[in-house]
Amino acid sequence: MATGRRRARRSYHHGRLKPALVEAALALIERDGVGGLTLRAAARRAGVSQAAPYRHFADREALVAAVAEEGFRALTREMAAVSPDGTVPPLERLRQLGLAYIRFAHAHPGHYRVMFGRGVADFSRYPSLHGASEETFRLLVDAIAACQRDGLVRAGDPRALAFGTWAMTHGLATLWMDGPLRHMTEGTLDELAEELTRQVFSGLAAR
Amino acid sequence: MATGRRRARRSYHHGRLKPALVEAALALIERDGVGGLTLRAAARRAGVSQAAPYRHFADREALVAAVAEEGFRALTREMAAVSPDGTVPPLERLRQLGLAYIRFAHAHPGHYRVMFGRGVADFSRYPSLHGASEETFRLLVDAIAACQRDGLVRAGDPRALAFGTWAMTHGLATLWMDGPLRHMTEGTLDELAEELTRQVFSGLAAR
DNA sequence: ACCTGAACACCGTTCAAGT
DNA sequence: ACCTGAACACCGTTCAAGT
Repeated sequence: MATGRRRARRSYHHGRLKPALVEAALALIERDGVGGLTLRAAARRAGVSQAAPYRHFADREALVAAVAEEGFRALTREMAAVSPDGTVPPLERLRQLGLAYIRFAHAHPGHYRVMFGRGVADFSRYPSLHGASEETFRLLVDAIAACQRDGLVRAGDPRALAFGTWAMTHGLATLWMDGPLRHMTEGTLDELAEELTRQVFSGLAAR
Repeated sequence: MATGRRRARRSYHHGRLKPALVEAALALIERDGVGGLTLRAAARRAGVSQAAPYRHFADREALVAAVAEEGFRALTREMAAVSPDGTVPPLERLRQLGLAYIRFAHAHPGHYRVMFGRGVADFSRYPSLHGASEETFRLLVDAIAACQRDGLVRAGDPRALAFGTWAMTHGLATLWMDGPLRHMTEGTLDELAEELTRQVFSGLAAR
């Protein structure tokens, strides 16, 4: 929106086409869902020809990967904002991380779907996407390790414990967005999230 | 493959085009993944024109819904085969249901993705698909209720308890197929499944 | 070094016409 | 009642040509 940028916008060389295409892709997802994310539509929105994106992205998947990476960074940012000063007790902090995760999926369902859908066949082919998703996961692992240090969570590889927690959280998010929980209101979802939080911690066992 | 059917195959009227298109769609998913499931390719494989499917399916989504329904019926069949005679104790049976679920996802990743992907925007628009998915879920709810009757699982709405279990199982399946667990071998996955089984039952709590 | 225009092989979907 | 052929508006992707 800076005038310096506006001046360059309609020249032959865009100047910042790569980020502009990612922005356009995000806007398309927001408006039309994941199905609306096409290379041609993004190019149109950025005001360039259909062939221009190929100077910056090898193919459609590479643009999808860039959008997914941006999503992981945003999710990490929101999770990192949960009690950054360490005033919240570790177990309550773990619970709040889960809620932040579910709320991100709720607020940005299209973006979340791009992050976890089959849009990128293999994260390891996009190192910076892979790194961004690892960073998100590490936040969760660290929170569990903190609980272990306080004797609140049982012993064991915190990564293995984190997978279960992540799986349930991710499962809840996707069952809610695409599955049988589709029509659930946000209030009911919060209730269910509370129930699942209890379940993550105490399991199904009687007594 | 029956000769009676073969005779009719190349006549102007196919005769059983609807099921033939579903079969073709399944073969396409198996071979090319979910992206290969197109109406035109299914028509080609069934030996009819590109417009013919529209006599039997309103649009692409309707074919996807038929494929997804077939998937839920197959999954229900495999889960129902777990100790149908009631010789396995309820808690062990619940565990085996979870493993059967994960194994289905492992054996038919494309089909599983169609069942849980965004391919069908709203199950309630396809009553028989909705019914099939409810039937799968009911198997799990019943197994949990049986555990409750034996005092093995704590009190509470078995449907709410089942959601947590399902979410974790589904989350594990999708994280494995599309997410950070992508490159895990089946052996490691079985180990993780055991760990998660323990986690579903006992939670993260210390002691 | 970056972008355009035209082209090719695909889609989903519609509709008049054929059997 | 069911299927075909041709058409339209989209895709992803490539490539010679323009600036």
